[in-house]
Amino acid sequence: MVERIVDAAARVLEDVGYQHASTNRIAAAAGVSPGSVYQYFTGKDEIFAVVVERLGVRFAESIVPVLRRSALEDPATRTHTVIDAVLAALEAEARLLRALVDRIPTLEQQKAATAIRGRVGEMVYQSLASTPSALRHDDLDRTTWMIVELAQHLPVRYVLDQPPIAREAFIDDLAQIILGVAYVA
Amino acid sequence: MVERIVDAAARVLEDVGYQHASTNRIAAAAGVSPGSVYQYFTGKDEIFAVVVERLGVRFAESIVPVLRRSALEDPATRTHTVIDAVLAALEAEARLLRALVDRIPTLEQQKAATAIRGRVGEMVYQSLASTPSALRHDDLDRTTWMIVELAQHLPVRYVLDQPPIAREAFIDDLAQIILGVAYVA
Amino acid sequence: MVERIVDAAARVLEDVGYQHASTNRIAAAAGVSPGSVYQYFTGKDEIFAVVVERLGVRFAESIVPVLRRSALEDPATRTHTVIDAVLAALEAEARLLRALVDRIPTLEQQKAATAIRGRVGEMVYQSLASTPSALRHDDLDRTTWMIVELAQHLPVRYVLDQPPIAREAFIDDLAQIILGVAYVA
Amino acid sequence: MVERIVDAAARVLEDVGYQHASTNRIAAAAGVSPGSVYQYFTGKDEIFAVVVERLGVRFAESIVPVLRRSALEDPATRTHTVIDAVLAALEAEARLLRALVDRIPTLEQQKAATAIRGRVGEMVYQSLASTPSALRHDDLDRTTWMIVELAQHLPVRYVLDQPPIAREAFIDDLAQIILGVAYVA
DNA sequence: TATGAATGAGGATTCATTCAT
DNA sequence: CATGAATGAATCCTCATTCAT
Repeated sequence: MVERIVDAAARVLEDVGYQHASTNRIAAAAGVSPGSVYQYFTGKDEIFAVVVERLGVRFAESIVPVLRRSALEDPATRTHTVIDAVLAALEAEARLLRALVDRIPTLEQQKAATAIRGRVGEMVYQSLASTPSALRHDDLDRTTWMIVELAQHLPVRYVLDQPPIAREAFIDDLAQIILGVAYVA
Repeated sequence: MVERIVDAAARVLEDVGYQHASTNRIAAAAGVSPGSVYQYFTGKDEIFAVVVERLGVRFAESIVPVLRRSALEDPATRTHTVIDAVLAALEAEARLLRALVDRIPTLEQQKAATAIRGRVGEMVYQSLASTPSALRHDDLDRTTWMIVELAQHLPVRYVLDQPPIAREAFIDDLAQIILGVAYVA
Repeated sequence: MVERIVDAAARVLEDVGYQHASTNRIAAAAGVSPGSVYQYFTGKDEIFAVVVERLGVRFAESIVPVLRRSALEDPATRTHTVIDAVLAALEAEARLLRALVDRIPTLEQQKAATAIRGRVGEMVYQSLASTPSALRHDDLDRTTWMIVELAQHLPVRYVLDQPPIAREAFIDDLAQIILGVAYVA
Repeated sequence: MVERIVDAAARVLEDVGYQHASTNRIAAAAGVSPGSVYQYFTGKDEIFAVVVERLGVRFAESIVPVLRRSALEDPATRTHTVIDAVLAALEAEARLLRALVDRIPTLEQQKAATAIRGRVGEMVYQSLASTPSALRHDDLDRTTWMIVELAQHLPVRYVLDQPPIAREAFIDDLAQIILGVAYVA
């Protein structure tokens, strides 16, 4: 049931945007009565918080295996691989992503978004810490922040704005940037 | 009059966020009757579109002179200078920026945002085209897009998230990235 | 407009009772849009508070002149006269009274009711204090409280319950009670 | 089971008032499922009708023995005794009484309240009929009605409003009134 | 019989918008 | 032009009641 409501909420969000995603509309889309929604959620915003959370989980479930599988590759190859996976994961959710990124609503959900960033950040941090030899400088937090922002925002904008740039070219550029941030030439 | 309303809208937006920025509240804040708002704007969204547009104009008015003044500096210095100016311009509007970026509402305003990006993009394009010698590759559109995204998103996030990174360190990193994207080492 | 809404509220209250007197129904009965109600009242309860208040005012406007006019009559005659007026005033508002007394809603309105009692109480107190000679005892507050309760509750119940007692007989009995409470035989 | 529900309803009524005493809340307070409530009651109002009825029964169970025990006392003593008992019975239920009297809801329950009055009325009637010698007048129904209203309303208001009148003084006054109504001096 | 998830009509309230003055 | 009272559709949410298990 929670499932049904969250799915419906995501669908409605994609279709009409946050402003017009009323609880009644969501309930209708879920084939559920408005009252039922409140048996599982304290209110409208909690629904969307869960929508965002699930998106984060799906995203992580796409990326983490790739990170694991590519653990032994050299940094350059690995960065390519990971960016490709990130891009693919985002492309798979382009519509929802658009509704969420372009029309983010309340602070609560911002926190959720931040939480995702945090999780990715940790992975990046671990990864960097594990091969410290050639790091460009020793301020790991700083490097991590830059990489997370780069590896998150640029792919998102690439997927949402669909600039006239070839996918491979974009990945190349971004990989080079990230490698440049992390490691000495 | 348009002035008064737009200013009031920006103020209300900063104070209560998009969700609670009702037309009536804006009219009250502007010391104007609700009816009058509709003499100058077709509706609520148009007001905010103008708010965003003005923000873009102010931003451009801050940056363009710097771009002009620094036209003869070498790329490295110039990039530093410009990033510093961008950061300063964003910091000056942090509150409004937060209200806008964190709670963006409708597609219309997205277009406005995109318009800003477009303007900055043109400037970057010009700038790159004027010193073609050492460009890393000849796909100017692609390079421009990357730089605009980098030069816009990272400073915005830096201002809004206030990560524990020194201002100078951040500028250094971003400048290096952008230079790396644009020019061969 | 306030007039229209309050009148409609009283009418609706009489017809369907507090439980079913919704703001929308009141607005409809007033020939007014639901939104307009909130331009003049902060919410549902405030409307009913005003309904009660007006009832109190009308009641006072009926009784006070009688009290004044009968100031020089002897206590027995005067008591008769006043009870008769009270009864008449209550009879004129029997329907609203029934809706209000039988279905009193929130504490706020209780306060309003108490306020009325207070006003009547003062008048009784003054009246008693002006002819102290034959008072049964000197605890004026106590006597006042008893009389107010007697002079208010019994007529209200008489009007609402319509017991098989002749009007004159009831007035006689109540007058005798009140006189007995106030004065020595 | 009926027991459990009615008790819970009374408790909830005391705690949150009629407006917020929802069936679900009552069911929860009774440790019973909402559905079960409808196996024993036709609906919400019936629950409260029974609550009121039980209150009436408890009240009668307090008063009747006193009436019986005092049957041979002289009228003056007896009236004192009974009023004292009435007051005590009301004081024991002050919280529920307040919830009920101050926020009486539907006509159905009014009838229940009236039923209590009726029962007390009969007892008064019997009592008066048994000592007809000195009755003030021979309209027993009329006398009964007056006494019941006096003996019920004034103690209720005394308990709920807690006026600054000593308990003994109040009993004295009320006894004198009632005796005056019933018997010739 | 007991359950409790599901219901859905209805409630109070908001607010973008209009229009007579 | 400016006003601001009036609008009414739409919103979020509640809760008495039902019914499949």
